[in-house]
Amino acid sequence: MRIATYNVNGVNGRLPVLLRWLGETSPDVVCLQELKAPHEKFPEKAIQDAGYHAIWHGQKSWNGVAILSRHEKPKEICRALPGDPEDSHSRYIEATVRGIHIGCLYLPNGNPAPGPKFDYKLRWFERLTAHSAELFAKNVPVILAGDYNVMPTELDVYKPERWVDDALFRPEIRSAFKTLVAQGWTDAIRKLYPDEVIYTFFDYFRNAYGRNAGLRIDHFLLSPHLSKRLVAGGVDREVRGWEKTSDHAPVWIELED
DNA sequence: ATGCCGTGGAAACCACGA
Repeated sequence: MRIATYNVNGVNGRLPVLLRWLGETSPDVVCLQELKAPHEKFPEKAIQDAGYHAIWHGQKSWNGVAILSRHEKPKEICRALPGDPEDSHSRYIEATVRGIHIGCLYLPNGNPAPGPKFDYKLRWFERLTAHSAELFAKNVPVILAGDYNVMPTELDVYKPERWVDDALFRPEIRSAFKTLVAQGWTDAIRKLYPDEVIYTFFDYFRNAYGRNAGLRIDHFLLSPHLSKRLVAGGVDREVRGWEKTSDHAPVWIELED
């Protein structure tokens, strides 16, 4: 079973790229972030024609998350992270597919830091950590996939010294990620490639992709018995080189059936 | 060191992203 996560940076502007990638790689389940479309403008028909059922939580202009599945319609559990009814951003959707709980998340960017946006990021992270603890305690198969907007270690940044004060790499955020993982989750890509430089994001400018000046910020966290089923994973790096592409590349993992 | 690029929405610029 192949599960992918992809920050599309505008699901409609990116539709040709998304459909081509779906056609070429045929993931079973896909978590999408940054739809940048309200609910009614999600390209449901095109995605259905590509062979996928979908649930999504859109929002005008920004954010927006979706879960696609080839086999069955994802059974929605919730479409917001618990803990703040005032939070209006569409950044989380959770469903089960074939008995696996899949949380699709788009963690706030948090820049500029310090400031209110960074505070929001820290609070959002705390809510995620509280929710993940509840999921973990249920002892069910769980995947928390998406754009975490965190480089976990120096290995995950092309020039760490330039990012120390950035909201994606500040000590508080790396520490929050570490605390989350320490509940018992497995960072799937890091488990498969403990020492390799792997990036999932490349800025549009300064030829970041050509220079391999990237960041690893899109992650899969796996619950213990899914971690045992992990057999492969990687980044579809070449997609980042396509025309009219997102600044993120799709990331995928393969679980033994 | 830096939105130099890109998107969406409203308005012919702005907010936002990482």
